[in-house]
Amino acid sequence: MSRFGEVDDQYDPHALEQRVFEYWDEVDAYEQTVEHRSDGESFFFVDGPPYTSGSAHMGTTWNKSLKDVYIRFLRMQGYDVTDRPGYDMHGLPIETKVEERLGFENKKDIEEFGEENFIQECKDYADEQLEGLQDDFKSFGVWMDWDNPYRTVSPEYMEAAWWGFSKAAERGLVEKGHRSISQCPRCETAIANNEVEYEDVEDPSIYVKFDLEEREGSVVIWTTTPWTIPANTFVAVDPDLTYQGVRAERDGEEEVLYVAEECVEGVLKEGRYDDYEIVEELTGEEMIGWEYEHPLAEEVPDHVDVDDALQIYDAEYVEADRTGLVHSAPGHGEEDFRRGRELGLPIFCPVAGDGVYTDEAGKYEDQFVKEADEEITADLEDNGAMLSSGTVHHNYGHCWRCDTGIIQIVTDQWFITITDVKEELLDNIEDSEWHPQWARDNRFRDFVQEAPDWNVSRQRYWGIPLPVWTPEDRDDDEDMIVVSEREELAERVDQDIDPEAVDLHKDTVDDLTITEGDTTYTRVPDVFDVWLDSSVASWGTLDFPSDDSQFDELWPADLILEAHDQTRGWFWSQLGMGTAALGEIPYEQVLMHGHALDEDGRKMSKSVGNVVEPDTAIERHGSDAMRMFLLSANPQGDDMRFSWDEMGTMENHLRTLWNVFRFPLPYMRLDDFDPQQTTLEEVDDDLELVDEWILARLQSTKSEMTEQFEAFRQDRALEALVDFVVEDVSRFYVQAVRERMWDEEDSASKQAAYATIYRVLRESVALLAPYAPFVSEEIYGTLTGDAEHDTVHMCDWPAVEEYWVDDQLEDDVAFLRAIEEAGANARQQAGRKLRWPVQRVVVAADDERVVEAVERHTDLLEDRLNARSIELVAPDERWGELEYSAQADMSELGPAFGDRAGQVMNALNEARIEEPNLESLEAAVADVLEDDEAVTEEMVSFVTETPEGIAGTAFGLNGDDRGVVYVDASLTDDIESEGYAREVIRRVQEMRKELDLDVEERITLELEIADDRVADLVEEHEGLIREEVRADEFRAVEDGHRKEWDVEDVSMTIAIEPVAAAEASD
RNA sequence: GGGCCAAUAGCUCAAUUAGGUCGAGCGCCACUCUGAUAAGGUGGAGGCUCUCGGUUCAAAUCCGAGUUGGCCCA
Repeated sequence: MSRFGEVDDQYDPHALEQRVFEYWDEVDAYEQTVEHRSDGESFFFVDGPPYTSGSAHMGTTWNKSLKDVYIRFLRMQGYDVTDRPGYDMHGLPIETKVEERLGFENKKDIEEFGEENFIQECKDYADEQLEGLQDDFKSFGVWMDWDNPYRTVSPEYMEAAWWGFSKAAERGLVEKGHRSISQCPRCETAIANNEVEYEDVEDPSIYVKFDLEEREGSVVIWTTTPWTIPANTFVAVDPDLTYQGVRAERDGEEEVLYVAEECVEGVLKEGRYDDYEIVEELTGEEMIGWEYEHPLAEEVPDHVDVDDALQIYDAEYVEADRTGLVHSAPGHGEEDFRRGRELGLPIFCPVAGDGVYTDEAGKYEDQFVKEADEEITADLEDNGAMLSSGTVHHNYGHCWRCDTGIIQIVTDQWFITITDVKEELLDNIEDSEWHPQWARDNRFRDFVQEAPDWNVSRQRYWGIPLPVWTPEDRDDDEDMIVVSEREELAERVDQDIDPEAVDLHKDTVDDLTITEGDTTYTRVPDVFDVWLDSSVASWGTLDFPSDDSQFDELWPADLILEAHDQTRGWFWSQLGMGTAALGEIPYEQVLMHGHALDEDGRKMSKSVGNVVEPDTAIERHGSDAMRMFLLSANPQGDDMRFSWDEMGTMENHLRTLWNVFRFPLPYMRLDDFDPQQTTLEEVDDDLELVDEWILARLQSTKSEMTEQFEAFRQDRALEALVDFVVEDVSRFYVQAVRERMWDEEDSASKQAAYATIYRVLRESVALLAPYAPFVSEEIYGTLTGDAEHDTVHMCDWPAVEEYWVDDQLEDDVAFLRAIEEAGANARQQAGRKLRWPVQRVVVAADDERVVEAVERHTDLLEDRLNARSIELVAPDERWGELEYSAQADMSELGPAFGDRAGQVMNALNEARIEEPNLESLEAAVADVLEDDEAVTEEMVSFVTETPEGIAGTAFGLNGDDRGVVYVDASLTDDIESEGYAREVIRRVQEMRKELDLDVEERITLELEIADDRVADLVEEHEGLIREEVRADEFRAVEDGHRKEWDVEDVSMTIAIEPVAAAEASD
């Protein structure tokens, strides 16, 4: 980019982004930037790997934008930042997608297709998705190491998981055991609790009577899963609850039923009993040990029938709901399982992994459990055990991927027993700093406290194989071998394999055996839960252990940054794995952001159709504007509501920046301005106040931004920058500096303005670069040419320069701007446009600061307010034409007047007095004061009130009133003369614009004013008009551009003709 | 059903981090200005601060209960 070269008239984000992409390519901008910081202090950022199914949505886009902004910021601060992106590529979601693609129904289809082929398909699918995601992320300018992402399917990464798991095993934290787990019967695998999605479904609702032994009657239980009745082992009660035995009558027959006292009415109504009487009342405690008959004893001959089974026990999970007694099957439910094991009861589960009854289920063998519900219900009916049967709507868990209803069964699974190191986990949390902090101390801590052992095994194909070998004749954890690295694998297995070449997926390791002594070990066929994959990312990112060159220096991560759903996901899995394997938390800082919601605050979801694709946003407003919008949201915990409006506003701000940047270029070019020669330091003596002011504002902006960035509030930093660019640079500085730049003569003042705006723009784009990398790049390139780095992203983060800091000046100008604003307001109240001069403007100052500011800038104020004179009323003086009122201070009134404070406040605010003193005021509010009460100085501040005929507006700073501006808008001939002349000028200018005339183009002007008085007044300013509109002469124009105007009810005819055109036609 | 978070103008958010008259940007409407501007300026409308209780002279703010939304768990 050539320095101060021509740039687009309009900010066109798409063309600009395209140019910048090409430019980055051309100069290897990313590679240079990384290289530039290679000697800097290391900063280890770890990317939470997105899952490779589907494309990037607004949430992922937000997440990556945040990562990008912080990485860029850290780089600018000098850090050598690790920026390796990652992808989570294993797991059931991909398997099910591939199954869908191939039209598979179940595992049998996969086995027939061949494991090896299926794994290849999964790999292809994941690779394909990865490419799509990479393209998405690149498209909005995220700079990470795209050529070298970590992929959880690579042998190096899988080895990292093996290593971590083996470390946990060394610490004795790996265990194989019976557990009740959620099983997807279609996928035929255990799934994690957080992979269970709850949906409202209709299920059976049955009340079953279990006949008591050695006692008349039965206990009643309720369940929605008739298929678990065959595995019933005990019934649970709450020992402290009151139960009743009732003799109930239906159709002339009587029976005794036991249920909780609170449930009696409900149960009898369910069973349509005609009448009942209470025959016994007792606590749950007293019922413990009662024995009952299994209601399907004949149908399921293998049912649990040991001595201690089929009895009533106490359990914590009982509530006085439905019947107050709970059917318990330790072979199914998680709580039942735990209690059953405590009680030493057998764990009976007659259901296989595919949800089909085994031969242990007797009559129901080979039936799918959900389909057996009907037959079981009928059998219970026939056995006289059914009290009532119906259906119920409730939430029931489904497989997150294939939507099949899950079942609870007990199977053999491999666990990392993190409950054994619970204290260590809780301690390790303390070693991490979270933003926001409550996320750690509330949510995360609670979750960790209650986390159960981690079931890491899945009976699937597309995952990291468990590196566990067990003796051929047994498959428990007693004599297991856990392999940790590929080298070790190659050394120990009986087969000949190349550790460099082994892929490590299931098909490549399933057949490997290990022989030690007389024992041959075979591999456990399971693969890891996919959450284990990403849990090792902190060392997987470094390719550790196969590459140990960086681990010692970098680990643990300095920062991770993800959405709040990862509290239960990656934040947790990393803590668990880090602690189990290394005894440490693998990250030091966490920035936890929220989710991207739609414009109504609802979750974006495909089914609702409220999803906004990042592509669409980029198309509408450009990547920079989209990023700025996303980055303007609070990144700490709160969800973000998407807003097209806000994004459009960001584009407008960028347009403003573009215009500010574009404005000085032609002049700088013309004057051969060289920022390397004409530095700020060089022109220091020629700087005007407004230059010093904008430089001072720049310093406070930098200071504020740095502070906010370091506190992980990039949104507030951006707000400060936008405010600076839009309010201070564009709306004030550029306005003030325009005439200096128009000056055709070279002047010290002009050079000073160049140097100032150059510095301001140069630093502003550096500050903007992390947010809007494209537009910043183009502006930077145009400003600096070959004089600096090839890319703005190599710049250092702009530091505050003490020399230019000037808080006092910032305050002064703030006053002036407040006065100007108030003056404009007063003008409008007086009905006098800015085009018409006013006789005088009176500034009544409340303090010396205001006086100083006005005295130093009287000319500026006169000019901005188009006033013939500025009068200043000092703080200790009063302007005779004023009245006063009082403004009450509630913090003083409250304690003094108690509940009457509000009333007193109103009276004070409404009072109008001529002298601003307490006596007058007390007299005015005497009505509401009681005898012994007085108004003190602390309670009120006096406020000036506008007199008739003159418009006044208060001005202030940060909500505090600091004075009043009065505009005297009375007319004189002199003012009218100038006013009308300016009206004419304005209209001629508009007509020039309509003809598209060049600024320098000379014209001939014809002017006809209907009103003689006005015509005379205008004539007085003919010279002014001539000069302003570049008119060579006043005379009749024949072919010119002619228009009728109505000016303040006076009609005028104006015609103009370019002189050149007139000459040509002559 | 439980935990955590949020709720302030049509929208996005502030309100000086242990109460003291609730403000800004965007959008909208009107007026205005225009020789950098798809700009700028001024004004206006728009608020039972989600609801109900409590503490206090005084609550957006503190406490309790609920409602709605989000996340997580069951």
